[in-house]
Amino acid sequence: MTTNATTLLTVLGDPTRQAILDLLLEGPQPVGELAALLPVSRPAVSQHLKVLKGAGLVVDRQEGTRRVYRVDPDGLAPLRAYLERFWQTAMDAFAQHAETQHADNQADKEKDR
Amino acid sequence: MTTNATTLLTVLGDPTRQAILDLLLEGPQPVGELAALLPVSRPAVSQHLKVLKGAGLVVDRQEGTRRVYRVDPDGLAPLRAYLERFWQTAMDAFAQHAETQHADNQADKEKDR
DNA sequence: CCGAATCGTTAGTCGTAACTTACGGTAAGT
DNA sequence: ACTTACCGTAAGTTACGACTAACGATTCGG
Repeated sequence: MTTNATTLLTVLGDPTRQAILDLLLEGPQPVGELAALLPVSRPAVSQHLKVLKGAGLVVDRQEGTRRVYRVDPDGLAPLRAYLERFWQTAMDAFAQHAETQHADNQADKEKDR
Repeated sequence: MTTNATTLLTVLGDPTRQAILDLLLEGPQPVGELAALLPVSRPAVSQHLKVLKGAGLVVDRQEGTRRVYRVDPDGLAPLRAYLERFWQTAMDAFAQHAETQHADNQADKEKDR
């Protein structure tokens, strides 16, 4: 599922989910392994993984009796695009502001004569 | 103040703060103006602006009796860097995984003979 | 100097979601 | 078939933060 940047940010807002993603960054891992490395119970990890999966940030594959999760790099694409666009327009606004400031200073200098 | 990506994500996790940033993207605005465009009260906006300011995402300047806020583009730098690095390592892991899969398939083919 | 306008802060309420416990379900081993 | 291992889900509790209301501070204008 492809998700927009707003919901992606809300999903990534939780520290536990951030920790889960950071752990999965070092390689695919089953649920129990993740829970053992985290200060929360295993069902909690399952619920977080469900949210992450719903946001398209992770994918899972059945492996015997275990469920192995891994990060989906493409899931971050909308957020990256949003941040780039945001940063771009913010920079433009700042440049325009600096220009206006500069023009004002010029005007002040003119007035000082 | 320069903030790490983790706290930046937690700060950006709130929808109201996202809306505030989106409004500030169209130009610097005072608190009252923002509150008028949002479905929350003015103090709520003030508190969110305090958080955003603490994270280095916005800066404010006193203008008479009003306080004008604007986005600080550099505040997003740590998050952008984090996402790039995250995406990079996730891609590498995926590539390595695909390679291993390929090797396994090769091995299977060898075994089939 | 007094009133109006704008804002930050505090105290307190309330809703939400993160968490735990308990349960059921599936797959593999003996 | 029984047991063990691993996991998802449902129900219930709790903690946290987002919000409002009330107050105090600051600045400008008349």
